Amino acid sequence: MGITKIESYPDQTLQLSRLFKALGHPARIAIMKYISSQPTCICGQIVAELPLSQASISRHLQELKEVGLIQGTINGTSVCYCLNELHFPLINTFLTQLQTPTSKTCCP
Amino acid sequence: MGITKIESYPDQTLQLSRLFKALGHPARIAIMKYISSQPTCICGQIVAELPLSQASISRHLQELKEVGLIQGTINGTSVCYCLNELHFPLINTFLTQLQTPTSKTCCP
DNA sequence: CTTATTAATCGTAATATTGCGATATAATAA
DNA sequence: TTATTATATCGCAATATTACGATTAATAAG
Repeated sequence: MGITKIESYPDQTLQLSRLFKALGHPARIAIMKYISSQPTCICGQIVAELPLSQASISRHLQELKEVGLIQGTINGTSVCYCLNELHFPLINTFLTQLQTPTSKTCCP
Repeated sequence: MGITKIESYPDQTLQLSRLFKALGHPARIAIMKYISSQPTCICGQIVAELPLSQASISRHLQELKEVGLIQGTINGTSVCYCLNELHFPLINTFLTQLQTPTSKTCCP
C-alpha cells in the first residue's frame, strides 16, 4: 500500500483501521455475509459461492482471520469458518461515538 | 490494488466495501475521530494534528469525501469539514446483521 | 501404501495505495 | 495589482494488494 507512517498513531486507531481494512473488499464483505447467514460454513461452500479461485478465497479468509473477524476449525479435510465477535465492541464504540455529534456549526 | 473482480458483486456489497475501505487507514480513522470531536473542523487544524504533509491530508480528506463519509464547506480561504451521516445506516445494518447469529455449530 | 479430497501456500504479473515536494487554484488582504 | 493564506492537484517513487495457476500439506478413503 505504499509508505504508511504506522508508528505515529494510537493503538486503538491502528486496530480500528486494520479491522475496517479487512472489511474493505467486496469479496470479504460477501464472505462475512455468507458465513453469518449459514448455520455451518465450510470453506468449499464459499469457494462455490463466490466468483474467485480457491487460492484467492483462501487468501481472503486468511486476512479476515488475521485481524480476528472470523475463526476456522479444522474438520477432517475441510475447514469450518464462523464469525469471531471479539472485536465487534471496538467497532460499535467507534461508530457510536461518530454518530454522537458534538455540534455542527460549519456544514449546513 | 491489483485485479479486482468488482463487477460480480451486488451493489450493496460494493458500497459497504467502499465505505470500509475508506476507513481502512489510520490517518483516515484519526481524521474521522478528530472531525467528530470538534465543533468546527478546519482542514488546517487536521494538518496540524496529524503527522502527515498537507498534500497527504488533502488526499485522505478527498477519499473520505468521495465515499460520502464527510462533507466540506468552503469558508473564505479555508474549508470546514464535518461528518456526513448519510451512509451510517447501511453500515449499522450490516454490523447488526452480523451480530445476529444464525447458529454456531462448528466453532466452539 | 496409494489415491482422492480439501485447503493453504508460493511465485508472479497486474494494478492500487501512500506520501511528499512542487505547483496550481482560489479567496482574501494590503 | 500584488502578496498572502489555505487547499487541491500533479507527478513520481516506494510499497501493498489482488488474483491465479501450480504446488504443497494434511486428512480420509480404498
